[in-house]
Amino acid sequence: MTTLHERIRGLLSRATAAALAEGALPQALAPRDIQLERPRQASHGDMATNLCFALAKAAGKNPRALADAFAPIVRQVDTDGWIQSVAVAGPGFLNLRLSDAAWQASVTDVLNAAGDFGRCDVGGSERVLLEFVSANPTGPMHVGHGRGAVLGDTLARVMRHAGFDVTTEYYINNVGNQVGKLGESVWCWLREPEARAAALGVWAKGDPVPFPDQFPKDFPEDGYRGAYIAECAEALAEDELLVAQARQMTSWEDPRWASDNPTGGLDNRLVSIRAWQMQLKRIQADLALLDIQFNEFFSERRLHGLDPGSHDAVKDVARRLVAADWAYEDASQPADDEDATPAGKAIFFRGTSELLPKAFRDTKDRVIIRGDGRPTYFAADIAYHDNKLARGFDHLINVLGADHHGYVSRLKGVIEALGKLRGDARWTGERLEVILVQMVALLRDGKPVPMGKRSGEFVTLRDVIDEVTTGEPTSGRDAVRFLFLMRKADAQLDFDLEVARRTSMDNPVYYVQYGHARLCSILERAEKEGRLPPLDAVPTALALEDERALALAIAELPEVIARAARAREPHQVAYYLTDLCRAFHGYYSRHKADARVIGEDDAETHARLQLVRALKQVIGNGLRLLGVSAPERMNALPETEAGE
RNA sequence: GCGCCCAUAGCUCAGGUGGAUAGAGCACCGGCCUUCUAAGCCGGGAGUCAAGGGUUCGAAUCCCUUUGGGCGCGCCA
Repeated sequence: MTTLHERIRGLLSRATAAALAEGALPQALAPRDIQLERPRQASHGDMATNLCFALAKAAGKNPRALADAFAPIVRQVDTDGWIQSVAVAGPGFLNLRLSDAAWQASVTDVLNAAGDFGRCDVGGSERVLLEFVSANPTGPMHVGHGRGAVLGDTLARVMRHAGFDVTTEYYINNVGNQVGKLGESVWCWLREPEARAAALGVWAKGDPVPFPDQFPKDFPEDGYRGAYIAECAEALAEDELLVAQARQMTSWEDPRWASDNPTGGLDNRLVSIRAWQMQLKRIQADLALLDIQFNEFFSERRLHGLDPGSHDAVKDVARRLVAADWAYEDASQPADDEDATPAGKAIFFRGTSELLPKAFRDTKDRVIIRGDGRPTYFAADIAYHDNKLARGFDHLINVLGADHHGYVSRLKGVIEALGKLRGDARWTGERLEVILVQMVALLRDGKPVPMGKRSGEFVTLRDVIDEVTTGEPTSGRDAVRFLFLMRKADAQLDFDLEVARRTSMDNPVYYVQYGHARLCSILERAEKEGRLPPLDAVPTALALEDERALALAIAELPEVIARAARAREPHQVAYYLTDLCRAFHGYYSRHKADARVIGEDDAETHARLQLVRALKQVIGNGLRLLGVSAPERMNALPETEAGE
């Protein structure tokens, strides 16, 4: 697949080689090093390059003089006639005006490549492990998880299009205090069927269940209080063995069911395991609503040797760190934790070591193995990242909530340490890239939606998707995905449920989808009237300035994808599509009277239909990349929707 | 106290790794449907790019300081 930009870059690259021979430029440039931009002003031409600026320093000349000497060489090298004119402008820009053949060829490029148009190879098949969501399987996903999920999934799609070899992975936190607490909460409901039935009845009416009055006795103060916990118990109640066991346990710490496992056992009770498995299933169902699939679900239990066939990698890596003096034992208790069990010595990772580059150095050494021998979350994460790199990935990307930012340099330090320990210089902190996703503030009509943290009375991701679904079944997913992608990751996002339901430009997803539907309906009509040209027709009759602009705009999709992938910014694709549709809607409306797509003249009609086909292809490809549906038609919604 | 992120039109936000006269949407005002979707288009006003300094041919963009907002600094995950 050759694209317009590749042709022009190739041309300019040849020109730099020729100019080098003539002594007009200090060096030649490879195509990939040549920047092409679209000038803001149409009068500046179709494309502009700043390569003379780039070379001016090396030449010790001023950019303008270089450009003056270089421009004629560009004309000379252009044997295919892609360029209509070259102008030197401003302090040293080269402004290119393309020939009709050149910009018209972009329509043909799109139709030839079809579904593959937009692919490019800036990734060079680099093997990337992209970890995202990794929400604890202790409850339903909320909106913040949803944002990370959409960002990660779209980034994976974009990077794959740009030639990266991406594996997506969800890390299941199915070990530790939280899972133990989940099990305990479910266990309480499980052994009290009467209380459970009563509470479920109240919840079903949409009322809150007061804590602790109508909760089971001994329900933990810091337990999970949401209705979904009782529902989970209700579902598990079908397992008679489990219920029998639950009833025999007089307390959650009852040692009779504590299995011998390195994490203390509370998270290894059958109830805990069944509970997180159920929550994970639900999370997977929520992800499916957003059309998100993972290549891998990586179980933390595996790192602790709890899954069949696995070994205790956490203890292993801790031992290796101690042996290499990257970790040490220390008996001191945390000052602020007086009733800590005065057990043995804890093991600390030397995150503050001066062997680590400053950027990856921690402010204090962190505990990896607690005094009682149980590993911390951090220890598991060390083993996890050791495992990731050992699997042979070139690059790791973690999408995390912004509240984890304090964790980032620590983790990079770990990779540095593991690299030194293994004597592998390629394991550096640079190989881990963390994308922090800022918070989502959920609003309804401009007012914050109250979220009870403790009570579990919060709006779930699924609630949001449901509420935002208006017409088509996928419309909730489409709106949520697109709106999440309209912000870059490091900006906080206000998500207004009312706005998300609207079908105006408040909600650009419908603007873009409408563009696609409109293009489809033009083609449908043309087909009915037998006016469709053959697919390989060359649109030489395109002549309007608006048509030139559209042809140039569609040629940019591969550039946008390359940029979005490199910068890890999928939102650029969303903005590109919005801009492209704006151009199309404008073209369509402006020429309603004087130059309709399907007109008298066959040559013009055919050329315009080719452009319409290409536009539909580009918008369709772009929407697919964002995981948003591209409808063939959209029927007007009833008026009543808007009024209330 | 230390660290990270953010600050651009009345509001919500873009701004292609330092480039030409800083752009959209919403809101407000005025126009456009017997035709291939008005979920659309055309026109109008609106800015000390938070403030100050620095780097250079050139800064919304890079560096420092200040102010204002968000978040983090556990033997939690």
